[in-house]
Amino acid sequence: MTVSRVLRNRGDVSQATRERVLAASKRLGYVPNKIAGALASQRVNLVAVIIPSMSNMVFPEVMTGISEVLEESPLQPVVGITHYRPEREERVLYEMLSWRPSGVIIAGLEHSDASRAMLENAGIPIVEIMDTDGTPVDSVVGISHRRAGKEMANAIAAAGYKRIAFLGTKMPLDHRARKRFEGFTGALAKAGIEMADHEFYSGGSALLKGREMTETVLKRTPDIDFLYYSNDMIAAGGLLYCLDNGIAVPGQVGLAGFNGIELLDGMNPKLATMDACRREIGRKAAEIIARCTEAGLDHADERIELTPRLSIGDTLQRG
Amino acid sequence: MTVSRVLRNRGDVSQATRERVLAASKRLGYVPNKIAGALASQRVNLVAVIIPSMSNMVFPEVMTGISEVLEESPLQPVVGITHYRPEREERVLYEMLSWRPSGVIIAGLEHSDASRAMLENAGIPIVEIMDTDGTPVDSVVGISHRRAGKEMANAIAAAGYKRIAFLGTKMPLDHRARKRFEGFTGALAKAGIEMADHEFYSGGSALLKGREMTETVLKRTPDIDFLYYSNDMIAAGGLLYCLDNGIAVPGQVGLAGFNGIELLDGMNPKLATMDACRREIGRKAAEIIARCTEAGLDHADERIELTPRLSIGDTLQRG
DNA sequence: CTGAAAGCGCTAACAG
DNA sequence: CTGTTAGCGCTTTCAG
Repeated sequence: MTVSRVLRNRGDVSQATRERVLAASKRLGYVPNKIAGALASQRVNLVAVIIPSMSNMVFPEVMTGISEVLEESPLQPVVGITHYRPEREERVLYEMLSWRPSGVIIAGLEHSDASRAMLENAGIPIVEIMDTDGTPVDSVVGISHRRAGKEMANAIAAAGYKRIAFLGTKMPLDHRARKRFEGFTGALAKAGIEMADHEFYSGGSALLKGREMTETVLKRTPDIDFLYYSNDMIAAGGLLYCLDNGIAVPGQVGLAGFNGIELLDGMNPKLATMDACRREIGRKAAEIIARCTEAGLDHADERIELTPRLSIGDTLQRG
Repeated sequence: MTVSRVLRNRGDVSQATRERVLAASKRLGYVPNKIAGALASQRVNLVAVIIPSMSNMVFPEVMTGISEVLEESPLQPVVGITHYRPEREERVLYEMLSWRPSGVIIAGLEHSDASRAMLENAGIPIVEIMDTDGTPVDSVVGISHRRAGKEMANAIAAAGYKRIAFLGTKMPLDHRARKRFEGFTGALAKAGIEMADHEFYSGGSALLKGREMTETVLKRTPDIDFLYYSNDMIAAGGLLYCLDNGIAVPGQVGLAGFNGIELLDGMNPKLATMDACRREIGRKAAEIIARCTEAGLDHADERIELTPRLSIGDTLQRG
């Protein structure tokens, strides 16, 4: 009826009626039922955002980017967490799709067959984010982690380091860390350098793990001259360990992390890292969905590869 | 029809039919439409979670707690971000309520009149979290920030510090930081100590801001012997500043933060802080909603006040 | 155990 | 400009 029209600012309604309706709806504390609305109109202003985790600093920033652009549109993000587990991704995706969202933003290019099938058949724009090394269902925005690993390796080799260790997460399910590792070792090999040591962890406080792993590696392989970490948080832990134990940085060992988290800005010396463009990725992904929704398109087929900036900081240069 | 019954495991269906339906639904990649389902059944397995921010380490952990318990139930969290702005809270709440969720978990006790009215009339369980200093709409789970400030002040005074400064966020909209500040100054006053200096910031990298504010305060009031920060991140920045500048901690100045973030575990010396029970708050809040939903109740009227634990660390004791 | 029928609260299209 | 009508795709109830 008319009420619906005024509440949605659609169609022609006289000023008088509009005011009467608005007043009544306010007085009664009326909140429209979007469920019914969505069912009738076949339109839902929700964007499904599916990410592995919320607790490691990287995805909250992606979310910030997404929110920033969606706030300018009628769309709303709804997030689901997979804990890096494909079976959870499948379930979360299924749940989300059953609400018929306007689009999906999902981390990574690796999905189970069932997930992939759902994405392909959803009939809405899909943006896979973070990673560009692979084949997307529809659109993709991210960086090449293989290239990121490679470039870091080249920078380290160019600085003259020779005895290099890798410290990171156990990677069976973190494909992006794995790709960085692969790119890294590959480039080192090309430079004629073999990795001198490596250490992996899972779970626990990253800062603390960084300390522990660093200690382990430096005790096991004392002639190490560079430590490359799979993320900034463990790198920061490693840096603190070195400082506490009188290990000269970067004189005796150099360090580098990955992500470019804000946390590092306040540290001294400043850690070398590579910016993962997290917020920008979120923004671009949201923009694709917003554009499709506005235009009524069910896919965009865009491919945006961002370039991570290497930040030398104070820890990637011979003292 | 029958299909609906098997997909929901309800009612009696013969094994044969069940299998036939399951096979067909899988083959066709059928994803049920929850919108229609929700409209028909008047039941929605969504829990609205409304928080101010996702980027400061505290709310992600609350979310972790919420997710942990909701994962064991049919309920799903849907989060909305307010950026500490009441008008955004209002809008987000309105949007969320229009999806008729099974419950609301919302940060803080301070809401606009309109928001409060919506919460009161929603007819679903509401849990206000983080803070217990005030009057909840329905249930509340959190800590008393006023008391947290007070207890920290007492611990500092008991340790013999006399020239105390407060460093924190600008607080017009962060009611919890404000309450801690009030409790803190109140208790100091009772101990006959007047605050020696204070400094506020807004925005930017917390770690970096912590450094800057610490420098400002120590230069302006050189005889300061204790720095109390409104959160751990700026406290960590302050600690790093002291270490870099040869200021003995806790010999020359003591430091304390607030939140008990995991980040501190890896630092050395270990910062004094007070655990805000973030994950536990999330868990308890989710449990209340889950319980109500299961029992079909539309409110719980529970009040859970957690006790923050003071962690002395290495920075709250005369050297 | 299975089918048929009546809505859920809205939107969209059409008449007045 | 405003009222009426027919669904949206399910769940629920009631008969077979």
